[in-house]
Amino acid sequence: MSRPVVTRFAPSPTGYLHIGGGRTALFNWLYARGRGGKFLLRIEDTDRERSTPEATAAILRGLTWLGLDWDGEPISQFARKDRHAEVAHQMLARNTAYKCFSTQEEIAAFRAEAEARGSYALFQSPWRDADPATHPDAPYVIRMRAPRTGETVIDDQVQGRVVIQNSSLDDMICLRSDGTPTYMLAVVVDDHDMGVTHVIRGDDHLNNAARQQMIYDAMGWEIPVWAHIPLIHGPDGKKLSKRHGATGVEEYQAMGYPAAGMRNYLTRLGWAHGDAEIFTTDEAVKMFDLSGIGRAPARLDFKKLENTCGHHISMMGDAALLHELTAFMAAAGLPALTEAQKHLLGRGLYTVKERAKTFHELLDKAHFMLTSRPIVADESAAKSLDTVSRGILKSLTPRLQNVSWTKDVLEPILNDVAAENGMGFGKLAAPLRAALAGRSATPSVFDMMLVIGQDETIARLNDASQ
RNA sequence: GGCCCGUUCGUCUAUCGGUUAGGACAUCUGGUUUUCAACCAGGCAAGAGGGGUUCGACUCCCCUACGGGCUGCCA
Repeated sequence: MSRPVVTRFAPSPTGYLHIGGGRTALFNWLYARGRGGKFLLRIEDTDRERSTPEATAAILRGLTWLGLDWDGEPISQFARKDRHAEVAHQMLARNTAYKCFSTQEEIAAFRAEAEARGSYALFQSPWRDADPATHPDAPYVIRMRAPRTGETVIDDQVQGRVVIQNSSLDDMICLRSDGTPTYMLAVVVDDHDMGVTHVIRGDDHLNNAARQQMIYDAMGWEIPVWAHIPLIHGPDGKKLSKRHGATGVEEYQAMGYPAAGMRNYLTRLGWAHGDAEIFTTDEAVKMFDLSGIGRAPARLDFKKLENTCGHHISMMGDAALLHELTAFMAAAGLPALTEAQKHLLGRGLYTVKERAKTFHELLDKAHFMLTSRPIVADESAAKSLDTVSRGILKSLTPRLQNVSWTKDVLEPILNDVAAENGMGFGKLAAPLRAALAGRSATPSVFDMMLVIGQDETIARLNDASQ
């Protein structure tokens, strides 16, 4: 293998980027990046009815969010239709393809008849060996002159050696009667012209590979390395569909999963490298290989996704975390953070990032930094603000005046107050949480006090003790 | 219908003829704790079924079952 590695992702722009497509793209990206190769993008927009520019934009957004950068400009398959037709005619000239004048009606009738007999037969064009002199002046398609005997062997890096009997394959149409290429022809021509060395795609294309390989052979082109990966299934083991909930990559962004965690999870879904579970993208790029890909479809497991994302959120640097959090809020349609909120978050992220699995959770746990006075205690927190505890808070505030605002100083003060009131620190912490955050579950009370500062702490305690 | 692919704990997986079948998530128990999360210790839990091959099969072969894919002038 002396050729530099070139992989590609070739989505149809008929909707958003599917989570399964995102993983396919990720595998291609990892493989190329790990080998100093190129990762190309091709938009398969030859179906003019269903392709839209909005879908293309959505797919690009999804890839960008996942952090999968591609080399060069995305290629439009539709724009290359003349080249596809050219190749079809070259096949004609090489006699590896022929003109077929059978109409769609004739073919449909043939199939209907076979079905009526309860059998199934491949359509065999009567024009395969017809004398050109007998060709009518009518529309025709260009069909591949496929071998009818022997076998085609797909040497697949994931599926192994797959043998397809040529007798089970018909003479596929390469160029339609309107002169446009079929998918089968277009992929091969594009992959060849783009210099694609490794085709890593869903195993729904495994059978297609045999047909495509015939085209490579017909043109005398070098066959790429095949790697057909299993599709992702829903938690119930069925093919992933809308009823499973989120299927679009962008939905995952809106659900608050960090891209790095998403990459990690998706990489591990159907691929393994020993016991490696939590790893950075750089590590994934170094470890990733085709031999680690499993052959069975993997199910999406949101619990594990969350766990993985939790690790990544706590691993992230504050600046990167704040940056991605901001992008997430915009994507999720949440109001943007004010400068003051950003400032406070920047100081206090350390108090929440180890306890959040998603950005939604992070925001929720960061409530004490994002809210402002007067703090409204929720139902659970309000219970700990009875008359007794209010009195204690009231007695506490003067002792917080004129002291150094460090944990070393604050800790003995709070411990003293707890002891003076004959309670453990835990008992005192409850009303403090209620006063400082309005919640009963919060980060450490010391951390909260340090993050919001002396004045704000005293103000909140005063508010609560009223 | 035909052809192709797949099947290890609930889930993701390791194992590439010889292991007490390992790890992670989830779950359960105990510990720690300033609530939550985290963390620590421990537990439960797997080779779809049936035939072969072999001294020995999760691993190789065949059959069955189940799941998936392809079988378009869709991609």
